[in-house]
Amino acid sequence: MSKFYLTTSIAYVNAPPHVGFALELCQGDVIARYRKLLGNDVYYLTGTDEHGQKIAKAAEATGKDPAEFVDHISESFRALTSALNISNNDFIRTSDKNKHWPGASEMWRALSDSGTLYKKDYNGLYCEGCEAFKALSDLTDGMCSDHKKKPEIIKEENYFFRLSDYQDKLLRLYEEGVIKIIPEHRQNEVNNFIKQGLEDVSFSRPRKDLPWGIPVPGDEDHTIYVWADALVNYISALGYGRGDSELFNKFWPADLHIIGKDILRFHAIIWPAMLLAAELLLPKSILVHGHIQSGGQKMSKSLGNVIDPFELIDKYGADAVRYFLLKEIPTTQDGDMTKERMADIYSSELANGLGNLVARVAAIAEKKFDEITVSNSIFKKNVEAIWKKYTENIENYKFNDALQNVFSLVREGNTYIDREKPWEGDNAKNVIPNVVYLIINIGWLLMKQKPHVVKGEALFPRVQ
RNA sequence: GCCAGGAUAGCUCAACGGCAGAGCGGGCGUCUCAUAAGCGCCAUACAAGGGUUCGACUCCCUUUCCCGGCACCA
Repeated sequence: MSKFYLTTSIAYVNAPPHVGFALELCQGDVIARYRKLLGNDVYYLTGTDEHGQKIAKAAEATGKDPAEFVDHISESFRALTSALNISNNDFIRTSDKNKHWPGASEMWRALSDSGTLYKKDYNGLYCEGCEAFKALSDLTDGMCSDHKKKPEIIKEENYFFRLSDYQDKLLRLYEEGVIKIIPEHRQNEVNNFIKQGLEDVSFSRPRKDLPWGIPVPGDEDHTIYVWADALVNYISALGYGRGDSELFNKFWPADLHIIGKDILRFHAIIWPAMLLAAELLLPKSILVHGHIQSGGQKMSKSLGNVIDPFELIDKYGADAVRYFLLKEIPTTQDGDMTKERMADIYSSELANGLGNLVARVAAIAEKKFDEITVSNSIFKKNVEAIWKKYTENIENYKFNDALQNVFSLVREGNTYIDREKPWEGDNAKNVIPNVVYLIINIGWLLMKQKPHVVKGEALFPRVQ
């Protein structure tokens, strides 16, 4: 049995879950369930990224200490995975000293042993107003754009990673297709970025500036910066650095990392370079999704267009929310989600379409049958054709098209019933088993492990 | 500015060098098993200009507009 290891990115816990992360979880879940259907031994990982100055500050703002703060928020992400019925095997937290820290430390040692880390003075532009270092690109006319002040130059000692050494290796690796980036235009972005030349990146921060993080092994005045911390979750979760290599040996390398477009570079450049340096195997592919907007605009509190995934799940149920995200947001493009659109899709496609189909069939079946045997069906050929298209679409990560395939069967079922009028005479005898066959297949296509309808409970009841 | 992608029906998206498709929404009609659901029919679209071609929405050029990338914010 072949294995399949897939991961989402780990969510940064400076704020409660966003629908964007719900999207990523759902995309991963489709792939995980599909792979299981194929008989693969699947391991699906998600989790939370919990270190960094931003979180330390966010914690301070709420008067909590960082550990307490991240526990709270991380829990809401874990709750989201349950609420959405995500089939993840594990949930890794970077603040987990037992599970994650040994892996990050081990990675650091491996990098250090390979000679790819070195200490260097770093001249940072520090804005007192922001209490943070600024990149040149953050400045307007040499001033901090938020505080209209000139940042001061602060010299600090950092460890640097020799990313520049990996420029040619990475380029070759992508040319040879060792790691595949989906969609293709993201691959082009990465290639172009590498061709522009890679500079070494800073891999640590002084402990005094960043106490909320993992200490550099053997040099406790420094904290491991995000790269060698967060990215390592993909292997620390499997036991890397913990002396427990069973999962790691079995599942690494990752078959698929699912990420948002905002963190592509880290996954396509820094992470593979780290793995090369540490002499570990490289992930096989990276699927890059877009961002969800609401009403054509970025979601923001001030616009009042923020969508809370929990609110939608409460109202419509996990299946409906999953359906929306996968069907309405093209997998690798930006999408749009509004509460109105959610309501429309729910009522027209799920309640009126599938829910009602099941209800009308169940009502007739109950009246006219003691039991139903489904052997052959006039829908067999159609269903097989749909399975074929659907499989192709899932393999190509076109979840929206795959769902469209499934719903063409719903329409077909409804049309057939109208034509055959199973409520008249004894037409039901042949008609109902045919439609039941259809519905069973729709259930499988929607990857419901146990498709069933509970008597007296409507599937996708109408929601006001 | 540089690099890349896009502009197709009210909305979200397809397709194709030779009569432009789907879903949702809208209009009209209709069945009554069903969740005031279903089914049928209809309407509306190739950003603008030029070129290549027997023929272009599809290929090329120009213009306009939109979006993404151009490193330490995760």
